[in-house]
Amino acid sequence: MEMDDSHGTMVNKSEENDFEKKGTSDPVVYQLVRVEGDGTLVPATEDDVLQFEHFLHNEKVDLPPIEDADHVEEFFNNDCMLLKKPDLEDGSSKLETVEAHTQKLGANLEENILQSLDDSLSPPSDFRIHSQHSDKLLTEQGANVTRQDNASTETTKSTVLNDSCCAEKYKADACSRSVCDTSTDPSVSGVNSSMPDFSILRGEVCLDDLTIRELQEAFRATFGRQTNVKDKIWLKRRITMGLTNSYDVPSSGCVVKDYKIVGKDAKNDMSDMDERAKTGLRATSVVIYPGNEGDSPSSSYYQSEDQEDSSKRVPIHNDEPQGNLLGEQCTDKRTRKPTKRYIEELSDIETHDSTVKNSSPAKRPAHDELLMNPRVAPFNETGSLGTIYPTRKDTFGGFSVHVPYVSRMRRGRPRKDFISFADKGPSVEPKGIQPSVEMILVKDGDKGNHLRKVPEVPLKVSSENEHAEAVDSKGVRNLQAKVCSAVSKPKIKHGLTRKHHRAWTLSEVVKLVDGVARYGAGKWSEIRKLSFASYSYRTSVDLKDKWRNLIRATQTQLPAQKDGACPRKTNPSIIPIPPSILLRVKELHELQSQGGGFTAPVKFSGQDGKVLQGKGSGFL
DNA sequence: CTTAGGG
DNA sequence: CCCTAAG
Repeated sequence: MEMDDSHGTMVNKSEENDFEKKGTSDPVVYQLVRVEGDGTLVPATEDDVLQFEHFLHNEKVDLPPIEDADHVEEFFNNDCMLLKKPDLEDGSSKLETVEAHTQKLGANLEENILQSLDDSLSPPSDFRIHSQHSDKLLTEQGANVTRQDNASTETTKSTVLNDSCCAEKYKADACSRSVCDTSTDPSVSGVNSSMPDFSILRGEVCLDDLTIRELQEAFRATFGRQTNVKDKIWLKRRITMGLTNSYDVPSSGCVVKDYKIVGKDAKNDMSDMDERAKTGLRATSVVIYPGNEGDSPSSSYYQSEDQEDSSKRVPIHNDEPQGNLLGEQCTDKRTRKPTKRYIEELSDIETHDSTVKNSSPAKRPAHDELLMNPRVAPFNETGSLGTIYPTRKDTFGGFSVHVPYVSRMRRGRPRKDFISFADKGPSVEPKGIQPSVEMILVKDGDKGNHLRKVPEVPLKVSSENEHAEAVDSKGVRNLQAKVCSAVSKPKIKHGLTRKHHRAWTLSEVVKLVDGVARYGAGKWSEIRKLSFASYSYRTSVDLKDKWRNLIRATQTQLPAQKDGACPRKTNPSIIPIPPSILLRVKELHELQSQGGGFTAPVKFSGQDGKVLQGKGSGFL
């Protein structure tokens, strides 16, 4: 049962998203990703892989001690989440995703994959990672711990939504456990009455004053079923939750306060809730649209939750602040659905996205699919760690819920991104949703994908909002360009962040030169497609720029070297471009420029051969 | 979208 | 690298 229960599909590989199918065995697929400072997840690029590889190979990887999932998360959030793996041949290969089945708690990370992390993770972590296909070696694996909630780990699959609410449970459980080892009790699972009776709670009863018995009563009243739990705190929380979630929260006075009392954790939760409330983003995963008080929906909801609770009750030790992430989610449970506005905007974004995507069908396979659709409610969890949780609305047992949304891929070039809407305009967005929309796109290997997110983009929606879209077709690119590496604060910078700088490697330069030799300078897109297939992050513009730089280098560096001793101390860190290459660049340049822009593909594109046919050969 | 160029 | 203007 545990086993069955524990799956959470995090990231899916090539196939259709498993999310849709709640198969009992949805594998969790992890992928190598990079976590930007703002929590954005960016699929690792070949470079990342390489980098990391080096990192691992060359140095001692100072992995912070990781004691539990939370820590893992923390750790991962700090940087790239790359898992070491034995041999990387060439960074060019696709990042393989790792399928991870979350198993019972306590399961250790398996395979050598997480070797490096292993030591620290072993105990409590509940990850289990398997290479997606056993035959598929663990070449480059990464775990995209997109946030393996304890929740999802622990619970799971069955009801992704439950997870969120479970967070609460965890805490509660933890509490109860610590307080009085009373188990929440299996008997609770029984689905009894469907009509909770709130009468008891109607009054201004303060949970604090109630005895356990009374609390149990209240619980029963709230959830319509009995409980044997004797943990007061747990009960209170439960009840509070129930009340809070019951549509009439506001009127039930005792709840909130009591809730807070639970601990500062709770407080944090609350504040977080507030935050979210402000932004309009809901961390909640369960959204119930109440009809009547004590509606069956809600009751059933709780039931299921509890069932899980009782049946599962996995030992999760996290009373730490981090645990709050989870807790928060559940705390916030009954959130109101996104505002219309929000939805609209989302769809807008989506529209853009699709638009963009469609424009370049040939380029990428067709994985793209919908990344975002109105139903996808980016759920921004910017906890201390800045983790982000995308969620997607789904229907579960009749009501809509938000489940962690995990990707559907998108094209490789980061370019297309969306954004949030920010405050630029005078009144564009009510409260300026700061880092509002976030997306997490994780893609499968293929050509490393890059996704980026733009924290906020100032849509210049001065007056013609309507045209915004049109404008965007153009603007999108620019906006995207402002991608953020987020290493810095996704602050006020209008989401203007630079693309992660990637130093050109010698091999890249060689390829570039070669490409130019072959296709001619100016055929950047060609070169990119043919010679840089494996370097997805180099755009034609990049190539062009690089070439330009090479030319410059040619004109300065080269002569300098010849003429005299190197004027400057050659900075060892800066890979000097071998004169030979420079020379070649120069020749090509001269040749092509003189040749009057003729771009005769060179027949002999000898690797090293200086394919020089007389200058200006050709016309004229 | 692709190029060229300026920044 | 980014941004824009042009095809």
